[in-house]
Amino acid sequence: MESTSARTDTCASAPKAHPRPEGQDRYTISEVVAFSGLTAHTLRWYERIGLMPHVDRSHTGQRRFSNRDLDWLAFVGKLRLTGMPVADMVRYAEMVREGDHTFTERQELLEATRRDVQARIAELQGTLAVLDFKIDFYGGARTAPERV
Amino acid sequence: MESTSARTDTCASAPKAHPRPEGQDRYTISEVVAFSGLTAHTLRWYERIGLMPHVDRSHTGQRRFSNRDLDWLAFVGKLRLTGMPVADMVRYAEMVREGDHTFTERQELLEATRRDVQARIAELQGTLAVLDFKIDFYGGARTAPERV
DNA sequence: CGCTTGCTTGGAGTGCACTCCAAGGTTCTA
DNA sequence: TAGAACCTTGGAGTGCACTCCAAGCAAGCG
Repeated sequence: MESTSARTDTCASAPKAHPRPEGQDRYTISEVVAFSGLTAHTLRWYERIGLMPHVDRSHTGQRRFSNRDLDWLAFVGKLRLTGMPVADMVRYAEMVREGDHTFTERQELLEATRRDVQARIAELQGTLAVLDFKIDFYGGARTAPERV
Repeated sequence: MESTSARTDTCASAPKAHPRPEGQDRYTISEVVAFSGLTAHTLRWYERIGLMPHVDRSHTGQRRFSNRDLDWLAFVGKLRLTGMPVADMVRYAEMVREGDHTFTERQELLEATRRDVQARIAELQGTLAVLDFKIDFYGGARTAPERV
């Protein structure tokens, strides 16, 4: 994975629900599809654009994903949920590959993402207020004018 | 506008910050651009796809938006923030045009949207936990392995 | 061995939500 | 009344994040 040391399933992500396909460290793409919920297309595409570390291959060239890859994918899934653009995730992946001297920059990227997420939550909570107002209107009076 | 009776600026939306361009009920498209933050392209597109009521025109065919239109636009903006697809917003607009017999269906659409928003908020809060974990990692130890 | 199912690739296609364009008419200010 | 700034249209183009395709190897089973 990434930050989470050698031990795999950290609190960090760990959907746990989908138990990792048993066996150790040599998953086929279809096993990863089952585990991650992504399509094989998307997994190959992630690799093409540099969002995945170079995935190991069998002697005939088929992908064999490791537990590390699965951890990374779980983290990427979380980043995706934040709404971070794929280009930024690729940038993050590049920084990880570049090594420790990008620590600060990575931290800043995650902090900016954190701020974006909190702003988005606030925005959504604002919409909840409007939705509740409208829903009450429909549930209650049903007399105020409406038009479009 | 819509649910909010004849009086315009309800608690429902009212960005209030952007004071409505003074003058009453005959705004040009550029005034609406300034007020709504949408582009003129988008306003015309909204009309084309049926997301706007038929906007009034000057004797030469130029659009003249009313306060009602501005209210509707503010509400549509909130729906957009929820992440509701444009197609669903169009459906909602159609139902409003169809009249009171769509009250229940409209209410259901808004309730479903509300549930989606709450699920999305929960999802985002889940990502915050991961982000905090990572940010702490970068801020603190700086010793755990990281790779991609 | 033959068969089915799975995996490979580059490149093209999809759906969404805009976003822009060209060519021309309108409105405003001096 | 001239010129700048604004408005109109249908249709084409953009950017994002996938999504799919065809043609051809690879893997596993009886």
